[in-house]
Amino acid sequence: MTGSGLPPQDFEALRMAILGRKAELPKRLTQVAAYALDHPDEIAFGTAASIASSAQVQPSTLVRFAQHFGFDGFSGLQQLFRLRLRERNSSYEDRLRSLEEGGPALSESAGILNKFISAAHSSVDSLANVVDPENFDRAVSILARAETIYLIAKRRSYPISNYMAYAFGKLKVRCQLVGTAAGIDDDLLAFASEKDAAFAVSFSPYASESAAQARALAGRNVPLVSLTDSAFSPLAECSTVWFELVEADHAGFRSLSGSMAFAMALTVSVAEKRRRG
Amino acid sequence: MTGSGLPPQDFEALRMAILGRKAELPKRLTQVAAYALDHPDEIAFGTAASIASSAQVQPSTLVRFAQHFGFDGFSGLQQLFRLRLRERNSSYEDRLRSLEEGGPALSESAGILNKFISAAHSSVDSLANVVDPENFDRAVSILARAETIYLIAKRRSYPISNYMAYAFGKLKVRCQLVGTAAGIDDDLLAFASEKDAAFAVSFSPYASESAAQARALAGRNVPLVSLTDSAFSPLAECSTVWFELVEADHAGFRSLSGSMAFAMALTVSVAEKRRRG
DNA sequence: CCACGTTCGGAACGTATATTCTATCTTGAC
DNA sequence: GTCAAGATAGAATATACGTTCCGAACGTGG
Repeated sequence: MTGSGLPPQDFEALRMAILGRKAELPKRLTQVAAYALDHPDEIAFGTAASIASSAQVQPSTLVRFAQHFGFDGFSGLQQLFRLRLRERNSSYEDRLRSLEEGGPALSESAGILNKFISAAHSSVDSLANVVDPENFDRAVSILARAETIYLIAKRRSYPISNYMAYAFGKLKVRCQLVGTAAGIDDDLLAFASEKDAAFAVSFSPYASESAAQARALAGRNVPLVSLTDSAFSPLAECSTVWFELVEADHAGFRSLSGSMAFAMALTVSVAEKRRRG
Repeated sequence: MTGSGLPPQDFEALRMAILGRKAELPKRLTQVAAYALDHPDEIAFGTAASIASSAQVQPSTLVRFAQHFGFDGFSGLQQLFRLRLRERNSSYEDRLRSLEEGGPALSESAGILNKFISAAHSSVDSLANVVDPENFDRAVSILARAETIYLIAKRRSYPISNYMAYAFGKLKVRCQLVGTAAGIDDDLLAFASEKDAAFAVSFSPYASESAAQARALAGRNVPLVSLTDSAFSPLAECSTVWFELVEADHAGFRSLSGSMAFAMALTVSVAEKRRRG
């Protein structure tokens, strides 16, 4: 007997069953389990063949997976995913409505979460409007040409340059994160030459250190790309190319959602351009 | 010519087309039109045969109906109904499509930027759908109660905890960033007790160090809140409260936009709860 | 009442699908 | 190392599906 008695009757039961038995499943079935829970929509709409190739298994594996949980075949399991989408849909609409209309019924924490979600939304939206494709292209060219890319950011902006450094590392692009330990930053930057380039991020209130470092680099003809939140930023003056991005905030705290998307786009674009020569 | 030029590109356009031409349609096609608008879910999930018998027409009539609106066959029309269901929960695929279609003239870099923008959008969207307010509330309570909040994150996730540490500092909430320098992490975590709490972030592929540290803390009854991208994450097992957030990505690189919004909402909520007692 | 174009029903067709089957591979115990 | 039990990949298969086609029915204008 392959199955395990009766199949689950609704999606939640299936989810529980999968989570409960995930440890005892063989390798490929675990793979399917993870894919199923992470991409339920694909399972609901796709065909066995398309799902199988997305999850990088054979179609027959999907059938075995379904049978392990008591279904006749894959189709039976798929119906649960479809059912879920139907039910979710009807209940989702009024949930969304209650979020918008019935705000007072929510707890304070949930309210804050919603605020940050909409702030992130508008940040990302403005990103699309504000960034000029030609400028972006120029920035990419400058950084792609550089031998070493110096990443300058302090305080609030530091996570951005940190993540860029991580991604550049993965992409095998040489970069130097400035601002890690104390003191040695200026020594590091002394190595920068015209063949290199720098990317600086600074939001109001501007860290004076970042501005000073950026100016120093510019003075030595190191190409400088920067991301800031105002045309009056000290960075704007000395940059070869600069971008103005105003992060929407809630109670003075910005989520960096827009900046992060920008940073990653820049990072990947640079690597891509370099790969193509 | 049976069709009418180009088929509608989204469900709303199709709906308008049906309503507009309803009067001039033959008898059976009107029947299909009414059924389609009244039972859109059936059309999305059913087969041509099942839908036909539900609507009391022949399958061929469905094909003719679709062709009258410019589709190749019934399948093309059905896809619009399916797309509509997907957009209900994510609402980003259409934006992605419009960005992609609208921008063939764009340079490669600009294309990448657009990809990241829409990926960020979908991440933030899914945040709203995925995070359960009650769970969020519980997480906030746990962290607000803690004497010291330990922030655990490595590699890709590190910028998130880094930014939280910055914000917690500004908000005068005591926290300890784990993962800065080498070696001393475990010594730091040895101080954690039941009166403290930890927040861990880890996305696939999970840093084994983070998982080990999280497990160690959980073993010593330190409350643990975590953010991860799959129910199969090692973090999920040992967490008091955990959140599953799948960041949309472009070419394997995620922008952290959703995670950042979540992290800031959590940070500010904790501070707020603490301020009120 | 008759020709004519349109619409409809139902069978026939080719394709795509889920499933089954079997040889190969992996795993774990002895 | 050997063997047995189970899992996997990939081809084979039978089914169900969307689509097409053609004759019949219907309505319309002469």
